[in-house]
Amino acid sequence: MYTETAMLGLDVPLRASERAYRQLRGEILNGLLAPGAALLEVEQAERIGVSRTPLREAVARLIADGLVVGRRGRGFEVTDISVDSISELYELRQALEVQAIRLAATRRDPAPFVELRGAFLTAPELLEQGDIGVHRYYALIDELEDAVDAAVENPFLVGALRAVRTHLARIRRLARRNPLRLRAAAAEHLLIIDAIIAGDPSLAAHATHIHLHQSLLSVLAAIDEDSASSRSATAAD
Amino acid sequence: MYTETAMLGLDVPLRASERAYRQLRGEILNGLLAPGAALLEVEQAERIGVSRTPLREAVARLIADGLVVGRRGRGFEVTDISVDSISELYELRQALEVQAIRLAATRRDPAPFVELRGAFLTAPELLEQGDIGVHRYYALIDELEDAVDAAVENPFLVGALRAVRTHLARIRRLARRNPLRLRAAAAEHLLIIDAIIAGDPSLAAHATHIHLHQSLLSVLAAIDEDSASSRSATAAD
DNA sequence: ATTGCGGTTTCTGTATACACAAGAGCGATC
DNA sequence: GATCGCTCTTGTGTATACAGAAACCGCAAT
Repeated sequence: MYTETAMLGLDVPLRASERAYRQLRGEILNGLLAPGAALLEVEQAERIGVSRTPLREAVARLIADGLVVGRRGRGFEVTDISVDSISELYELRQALEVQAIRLAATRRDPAPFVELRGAFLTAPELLEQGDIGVHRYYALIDELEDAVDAAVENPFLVGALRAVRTHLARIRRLARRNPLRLRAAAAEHLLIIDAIIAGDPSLAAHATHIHLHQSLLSVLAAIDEDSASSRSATAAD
Repeated sequence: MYTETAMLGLDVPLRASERAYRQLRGEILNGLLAPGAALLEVEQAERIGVSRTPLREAVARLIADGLVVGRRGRGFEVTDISVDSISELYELRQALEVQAIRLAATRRDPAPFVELRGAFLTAPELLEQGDIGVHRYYALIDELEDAVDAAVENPFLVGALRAVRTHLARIRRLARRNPLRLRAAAAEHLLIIDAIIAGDPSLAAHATHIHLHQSLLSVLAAIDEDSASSRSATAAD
């Protein structure tokens, strides 16, 4: 909505409030600002190098995103993530993604999905290639999400999905990835893509339902393991 | 999230930004600020009686709510409501309410719903009593929504629903109410309540699906009529 | 008549100053 | 020794001042 200049990394002088928002958001999502961390206006403002006014605006947006909550007397803090909240988020995610996929299967232009299908077919090989492959696999998922968003053509629904994905990004950090799960997830995605291409909303919806069910199980298991033994290889999408 | 003092209309000195937010939000929802209306900071600030800083915060929250959009160069304007956007909103609403009702039917404490059932049984009589009755009927719907929210126990889902209801409030203003539709809607609500009491998520979900389908049809028909003949009695929930 | 250019004005974006409220620390008193 | 109260610090809430940018108006030229 603000500057539409930000295409292609063109570093046009961004507004201070926008800079502050992006930086704080990024730091929260990648865990640099841990859940429960206090955000003092003056402190953060001078750290980022803006004055309090734009910083306040940034924090207001983060509150609207649900990444930050105001606490009673003093200041704000980063929202924390409980196991309960993960299940709750997935209940919302389930509703939104199933609806989105259903609509995408109804309205889609098949072309981008056919292309994605080809890419997802190579996923198993991709996942053999270590971190770089995994990274490219995640990029594929992003492309799939974008294609679905475009096919859905519903700003309200897409907006709600974006909000959910913001929180998902934080959750993924909690659970390290599990190669086995990623392989299975790729197969699930393929089924969803096929259903979209076939224009079968019902199949697409059910496949999505199952995919998210497995995804949640995997995340919860990963967190369980992580809190039991201090570190182990686990999973997300 | 801010002051939790605002119970029971206790007019504790509210923060200026909160006052501005509530006033602007109210004026947008009840149509006093029409879609497309321009919001100039200085103008609005002095009208409401706050300075630009808290007003800016209020506008930022309205943007997050989707009630206001920033326009390229100059200022902000109230979001407009197209017929397309109504259908889109209902696609989101469908997903959220069906999920919420499903969860409510699973988790509910039956007591409040049994009570609501009694109230909804009297709806047909209530709707005979003119405006005051209709008003009380709408209050019943609010109570139902609150009961569902409480039963769902999912902040993410409830938060998304609240956002949708905000937009619905504006849409209801577009279409005047139709007594016949209200009577039918009451029956649909009763079915949903029964399903929740019975603890039958699937029945509750399908009943909700149908209810929203009818509701959308009614709203769209009402708007059609309104734009054809300049005024006529029409419908919402 | 239409279009391009420039001055002017108005509005936003940001910084900063001030007031008030909440908390913490310290001291005095029981 | 513990508890209550006071003060002092710190941080938010709000107002305002200043700078930069974008739109509007008028004028002129084609």
